[in-house]
Amino acid sequence: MKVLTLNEEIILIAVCRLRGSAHGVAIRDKVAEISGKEIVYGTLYNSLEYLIRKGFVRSAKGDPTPERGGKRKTVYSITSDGKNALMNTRSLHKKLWKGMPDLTMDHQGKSE
Amino acid sequence: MKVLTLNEEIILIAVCRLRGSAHGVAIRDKVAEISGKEIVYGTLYNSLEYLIRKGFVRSAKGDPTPERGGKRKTVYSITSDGKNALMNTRSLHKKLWKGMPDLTMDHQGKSE
DNA sequence: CCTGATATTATCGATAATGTCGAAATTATC
DNA sequence: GATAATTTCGACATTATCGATAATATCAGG
Repeated sequence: MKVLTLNEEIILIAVCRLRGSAHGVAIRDKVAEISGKEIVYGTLYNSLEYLIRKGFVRSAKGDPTPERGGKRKTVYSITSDGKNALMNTRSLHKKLWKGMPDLTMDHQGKSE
Repeated sequence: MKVLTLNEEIILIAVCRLRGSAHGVAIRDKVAEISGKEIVYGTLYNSLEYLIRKGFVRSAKGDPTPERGGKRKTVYSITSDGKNALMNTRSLHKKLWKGMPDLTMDHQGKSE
């Protein structure tokens, strides 16, 4: 049962939320919005490549847009395997934290 | 604000839950219990090494135990930085999934 | 009590996979 | 041709994974 690394998860969620308009720039912005992480494009496209290789994401070429430098975009979308991996990851996470105490005011152990 | 990869998170939670008795074997078993992942020792000790290098975990040598082959164990414990990273990771995860639809019965998009 | 057999725990070294960056290439409009 | 938006490339760092080996303890037979 395949689960995702945190970064894969973030990117996949971003793609998922963008529905039909998930191209590089939009994904980068969405990632920043939902996670606070500012990633550079080299990183993003590499990660997308890994996700495609594993069958969690699909890509398709769009049409040029009528703006300055509006070259055709590559649009990414999540596959059903991707959705499954996302669900697996979420439930693993829930399981991990189930019954964990609040770590905030935990000053009895000699943890520094 | 530092967050953890999924594997770091799993191991750190295992260490955390084991309190004072987190040595290699116990951690390995706890990881299997809470995540279903069976990791080999090489993997585990390497990961612990990364966590130590980043200051999220501390190690200390224990005493030999009176059993066959009971050599002295290395006991690991989480630091306060580790706890913070764990909390950051948890809240990032919550934020990521906030408002996400249920992916289970999502068959309208042409996602394979 | 020695000494080799065996059990438990930890480490090493190699390699694969993932993450990261900055520069450069591509392709569109102005 | 200049410029803007988007994507790709190549190098390298970090993390993940495995299998074999080392280290250190007890046990059992002589």
